[in-house]
Amino acid sequence: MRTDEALDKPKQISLLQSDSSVTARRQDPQSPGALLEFVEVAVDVPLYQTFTYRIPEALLELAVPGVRVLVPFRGRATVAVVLRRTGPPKDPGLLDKILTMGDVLDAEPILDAGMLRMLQWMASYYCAPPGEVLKMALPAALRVTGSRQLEITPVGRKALSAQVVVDPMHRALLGKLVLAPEPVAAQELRKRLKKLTYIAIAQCEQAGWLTSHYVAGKGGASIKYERWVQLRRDPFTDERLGQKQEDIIIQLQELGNGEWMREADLKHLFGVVGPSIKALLRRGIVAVEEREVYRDPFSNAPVVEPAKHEPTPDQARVLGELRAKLDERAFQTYLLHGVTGSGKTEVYVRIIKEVLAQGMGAIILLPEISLTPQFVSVFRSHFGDGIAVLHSGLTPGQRFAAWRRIYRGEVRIAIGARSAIFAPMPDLGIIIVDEEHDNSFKQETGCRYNARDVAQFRGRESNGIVLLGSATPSVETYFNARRGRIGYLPMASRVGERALPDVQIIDMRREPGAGPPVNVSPEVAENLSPDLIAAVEQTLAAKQQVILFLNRRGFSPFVMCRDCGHPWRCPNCSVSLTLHRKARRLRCHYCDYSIPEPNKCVKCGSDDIGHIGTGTERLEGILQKLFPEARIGRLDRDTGHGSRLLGLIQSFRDHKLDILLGTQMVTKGHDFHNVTLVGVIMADHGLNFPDFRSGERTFQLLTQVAGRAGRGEKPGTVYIQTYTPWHYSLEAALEHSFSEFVTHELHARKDLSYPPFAHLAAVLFEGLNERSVINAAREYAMAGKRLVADNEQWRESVTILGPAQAPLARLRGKTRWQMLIKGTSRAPLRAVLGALLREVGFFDPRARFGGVKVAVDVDPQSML
DNA sequence: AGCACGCCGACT
DNA sequence: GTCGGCGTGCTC
Repeated sequence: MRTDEALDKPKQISLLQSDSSVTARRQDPQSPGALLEFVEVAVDVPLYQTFTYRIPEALLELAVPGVRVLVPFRGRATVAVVLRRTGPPKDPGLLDKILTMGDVLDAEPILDAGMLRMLQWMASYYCAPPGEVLKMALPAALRVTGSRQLEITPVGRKALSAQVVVDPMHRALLGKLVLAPEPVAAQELRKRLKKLTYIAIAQCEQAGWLTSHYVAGKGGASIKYERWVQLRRDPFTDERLGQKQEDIIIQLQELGNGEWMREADLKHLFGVVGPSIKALLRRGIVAVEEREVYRDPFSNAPVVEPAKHEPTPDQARVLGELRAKLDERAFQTYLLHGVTGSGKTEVYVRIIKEVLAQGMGAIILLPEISLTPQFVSVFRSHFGDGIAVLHSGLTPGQRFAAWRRIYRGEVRIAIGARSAIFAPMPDLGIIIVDEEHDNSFKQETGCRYNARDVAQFRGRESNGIVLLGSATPSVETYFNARRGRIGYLPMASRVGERALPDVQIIDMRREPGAGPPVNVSPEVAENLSPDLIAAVEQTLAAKQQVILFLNRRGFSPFVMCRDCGHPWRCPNCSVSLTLHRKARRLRCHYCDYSIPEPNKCVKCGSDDIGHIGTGTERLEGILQKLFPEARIGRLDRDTGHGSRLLGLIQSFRDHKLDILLGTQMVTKGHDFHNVTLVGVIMADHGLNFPDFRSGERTFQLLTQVAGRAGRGEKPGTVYIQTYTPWHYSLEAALEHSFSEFVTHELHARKDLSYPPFAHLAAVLFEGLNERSVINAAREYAMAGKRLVADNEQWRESVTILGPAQAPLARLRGKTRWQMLIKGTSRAPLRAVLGALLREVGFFDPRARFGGVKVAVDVDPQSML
């Protein structure tokens, strides 16, 4: 277990004098005896390079890989992370430029060797600046800033009064310093002396008129403590105690022997308790402890009893294999391919118990919206408070507190969305990626990493198991399993041998010659088939519950004038505006643009405005009219998140709602036992996306949502409404046949040379000026094509596609173009990408193309 | 990202 | 004549 000292707030350490209170705990693993008196560091600037500094002699033992150090950078002070120790650089020109680093901020590495290797691999693989990757992996609290403190010297004072200083800027600078009783930060002075440059400061320092030293600023988040109280002994019968002291003792006795209680909770019961507790402490009746405040948004999530049943034969077989591998302490990735309801979570729980028993830790990655309280509750029921939930709702302070608890080994389980892959867990035994196919593991800005893939690197570094779980594995992962590159652990039957739901496909195309249905309104007929309506009626009559899935929020996705055809579109993005009826506004779902709902056409003045298409808000109204008795809940981004979301889910679970309708949010992970009917309103929605993964995504979505049906005693039914009933994704979902789907999909991918038969990198161009964007895209593509054509090896293995407008050609007012690099294997693809970026000058796209942002997306998930 | 330098238009 | 706009180059 690591000590706390490394993480104490950075001390204010001068550049020249080292602080001897900091002692090295670890020898530099790279230098067994050898003198490596330089460090290579990652600086937090968007540059694709590292920097080298000389280590002052006093810090030779402390400047080890993984610690933060203060470095002078362009006349300022910056915090950097040591990547490695090196000898003097070969290039004599570089040696001249090298400066001496400042102080070491951590007594021991905050990133271990494996993490450092992983982060550097990420920087290189995803074409991201090392500093940016480092920043991503650390809590904001550790991202301290530095400042440079200036102080006038006696020589400077004399020079100033003797009129030796001629330069007016130098005079002004020294003049300010003379008046200041204490050293002044350079940045502060620059605010007061508008034209002060770092060069002028350097000149004065050179002349000996001032000295400067570098100081680390405060961390981003402070740590909060709260007092906990424990009963140490029962009071003697003759001891005189106040009423309040007695209350407290009784309360603690009731709590049980040795249990701790928060002082705040006692205060809540008895009012001001501080003085009483102090008195009790003095007499040795209670013990008091200061603990870091660690709050958890899931702490009041519903508590579930740990399941007590024996593992199913599937689970037992899988666990046997995992245990055997765990005992080997060797890296291995597995695909846990279990149908919906096969009990994957149970496998996670049991294998984690094993991991903990062996003194190791676990990281669990979940898709963003599936951080459902339910999943956390299951883990709470088994592991109590030994879990750190890394949720996006944490404040910086809470995040830091959780980080520290993991770093120090106080919690051995970390659960979170993709960024939890950076949890500083020592002795990591297993990484679980639940719903590994989910595309929220892919970061879509900055360093566009895929946490599922990064997990493999981390697993290898820690000799651990990486367990990728899914009912609908991604085509790539499944392909890897089939080729034997990763282990394959199938679980084909549901817990309790429950049947998979019966799936029916409903063809929504109107029969040729058939008129509009007579018994229902056109609005109903357009959205709900008679079969589905009947099924809902029956289910409600049987006092069972219904989930309806429609992947589109709002009232209607398209608004236009029925007289002149004018459509309302977003002025910033190339999409139409969605009507939100209750809010009485038209909204863009990509930027924040919105306008009041129009009652007249802006073009022809007609008041006949058409609302084309159906979103969840409209469907809710339709259903309410159709089933006036039913209690209906809607679950999408508009109906709230946080506690409201939890409340909605809880009401459905408690059967205070009969129908739950919503977007993707209803498809994930929930385990509702009384749901026997699932309806997919419009299965085609995702199929029309211009993306080679649209078929895969549709199959996954349908299978996941279908899996919500029949999880209890009663069997389930699924209705899928569609206009393309022949599509293989639908047919495979109908048969619950992953293999049918994947066979078809792999054939198609092979024919078109798409992953997993090829690897992709997208280069994205984005900017306000359309002309510049197109020019940049063209120049990159031309350079890329030339590079490929000129190299015999690349010619056969790499193709450059584009440039072309991105499918979302405008977004937030910016024009977007893209080009695609496709390689038969990763190595030549990366080689071409690297050569291209070097040649065209990725390192400063500003210079050439005027405000065009160039971003590289390696292994892109979405082509929008 | 910052910051500095350098080269052109509107101002005391 | 100079102030300041942003285009360009550099950071150990």
